[in-house]
Amino acid sequence: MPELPEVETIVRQLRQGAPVHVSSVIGKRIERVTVRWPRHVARPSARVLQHDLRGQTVRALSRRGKYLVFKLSGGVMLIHLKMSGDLKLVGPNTAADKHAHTIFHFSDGTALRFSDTRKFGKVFWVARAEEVTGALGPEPLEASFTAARLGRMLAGRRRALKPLLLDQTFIAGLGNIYTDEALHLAGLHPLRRSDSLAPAEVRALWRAIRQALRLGIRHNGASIDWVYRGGEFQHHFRVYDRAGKPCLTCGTPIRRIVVGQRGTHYCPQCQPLP
DNA sequence: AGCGTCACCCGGACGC
DNA sequence: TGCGTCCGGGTGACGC
Repeated sequence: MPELPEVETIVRQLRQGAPVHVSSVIGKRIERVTVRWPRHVARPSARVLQHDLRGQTVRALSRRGKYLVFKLSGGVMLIHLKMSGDLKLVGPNTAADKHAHTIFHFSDGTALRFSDTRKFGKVFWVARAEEVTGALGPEPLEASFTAARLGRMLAGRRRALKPLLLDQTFIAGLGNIYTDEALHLAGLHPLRRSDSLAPAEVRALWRAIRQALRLGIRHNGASIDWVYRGGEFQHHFRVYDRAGKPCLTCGTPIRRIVVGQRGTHYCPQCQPLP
């Protein structure tokens, strides 16, 4: 399930041309687009996307929350990988991938494959990125996301921390893994109410969110389930997917509860509920 | 308006 | 082998 660090890793690899990729995606010209599963295109439609993207050049690639933002010569294409999506830049003679539902063929013979086992992912083709990302909350790794700002944001809401941090309009990019990891780093219970945090706890949470995300990026994201991207962060989980195993800080067995229909992992000793 | 809950979209994994 | 169930990101519907 690609979250901010996984999406950031993919963006960097596609942009820079990492070892696994032949070259950077920047500057490539789209010759045609294959859409094997039309519902992959959220808007405007698979047909229009295929028509409009023909001949366009990739000018830039960035990330906003969990969205990849491709700036093309005549508009913006955004991709959300949701749970099982992956993007791979492949050479001309690469073996077929039965889950590659949308494929961007470039004029140099390479192709960008949007592989998506569960078909939850989405492609957007719009004039301005904000049409898709407009409602997203702040980028947690940007300088403008300060502890003071987080404090004001938390104080203005009356919600349990876990569902609030997962809310993309509150902060962009956190998913289940990094939310659980951040709350453990901060020593805060997932059910703590957002407006109940002391200033020191706000600072701890702010630091923990950024630390968890940066750690994930440093390890090239986490490789779990069916999607493998070469990331190693799964070996550094403190609580996520570790129910029953000892807390790395105190040895207490990690507990798993369900909060807002999401599996939630925490240490009852390090993250007490007052 | 804010919040919680639920259904939905999917298919792989897992338990029986 | 073949069921049924679980899981999850984001959205939208609904009720409080």
